[in-house]
Amino acid sequence: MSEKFIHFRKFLAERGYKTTRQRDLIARTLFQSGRHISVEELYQHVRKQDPRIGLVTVYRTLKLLMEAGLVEERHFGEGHTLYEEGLREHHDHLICTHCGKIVEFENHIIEGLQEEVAKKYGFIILSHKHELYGLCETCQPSTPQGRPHENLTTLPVSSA
Amino acid sequence: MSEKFIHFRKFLAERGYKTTRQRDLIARTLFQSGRHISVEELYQHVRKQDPRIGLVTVYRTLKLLMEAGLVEERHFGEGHTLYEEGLREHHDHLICTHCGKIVEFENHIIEGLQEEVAKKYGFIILSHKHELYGLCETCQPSTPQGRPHENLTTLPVSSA
DNA sequence: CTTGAAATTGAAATTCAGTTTCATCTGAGG
DNA sequence: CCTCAGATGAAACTGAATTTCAATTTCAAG
Ligand SMILES: [Mn+2]
Ligand SMILES: [Mn+2]
Ligand SMILES: [Zn+2]
Ligand SMILES: [Zn+2]
Repeated sequence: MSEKFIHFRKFLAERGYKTTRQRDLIARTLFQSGRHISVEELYQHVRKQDPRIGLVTVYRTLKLLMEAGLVEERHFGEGHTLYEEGLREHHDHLICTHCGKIVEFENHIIEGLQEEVAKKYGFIILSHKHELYGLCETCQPSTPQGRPHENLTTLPVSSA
Repeated sequence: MSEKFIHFRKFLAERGYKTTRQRDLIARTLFQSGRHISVEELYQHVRKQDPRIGLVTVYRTLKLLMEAGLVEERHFGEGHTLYEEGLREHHDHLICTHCGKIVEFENHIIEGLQEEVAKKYGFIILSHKHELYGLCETCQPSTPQGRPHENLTTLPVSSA
């Protein structure tokens, strides 16, 4: 947790940017949060500690953290933008469309096949997005049914 | 082309909706367009034939076409919403981040492995999104360089 | 310390894609 | 033809994100 913090400060210094109370608080709060947090959630957590911080500053700080490589932005289906720690190993996601649960996975065979597909069409892959949308164990009809996630009135059902 | 048109009219009738000059034009124009068209492009094409048609009507008609299963909405990276013909075989996409070229692919081995991943975590997949972002042959550094796509100032570079 | 230029902040305004509202118009069944 | 539910389009609205700008803060130099 501290390392990332130091990394961020170093990044700011290198670019002639300043270390501020707000940036410290936002970064610290983000690093302490669990994976896959939304701007609004982060903003609320930050506000509890300092109610005068503006949402704009959260957006701006997230952008800086992304430039620093410490954070990655994910777009899980329309309008569900979440942030997670960067500098981690690559992985893709399983997303429950009912309760919002997100499970990470990585599969080297799939990654390899992707490269083959790209080669076949003469592409060089720079990044990719592989998301599996469906029902997690607790949200499947047969089982004791999980509760729908608060903020997931309309969850993505991207490609058919 | 005509079959889809008939299908749409039938769909409208079944639901007590009306066949209108606007819906006919929008549907016809869409069916004639190439794959992966944006609302704005479609709107412009439609306008050339009837300048008094509103953008709202294009949005509304696309929604109807989606309900009819004739069109699918795709979200290629933030804010790049495109529409393509529905009722086709499932496929995924390769997207050139430089010129915007889109190539479709399907790989049954990948699809199978996806299912395995889902099973491993107890998920039932309802849909998925698999997009490979990178450079197409003509946009690769070595080759005679393609021109950047007009509307692609900022193209998606989703997961790292 | 003190100072001041440059960077940062947050409120408010702005943008952008998409949706809703509503008065007016029109398709299609009788 | 009539009628009226459904459709249209202009304008207003929404929500996420960005820009603007005056006031504030950082930090390096003195
Ligand atoms: Mn993740
Ligand atoms: Mn396609
Ligand atoms: Zn679930
Ligand atoms: Zn290209």
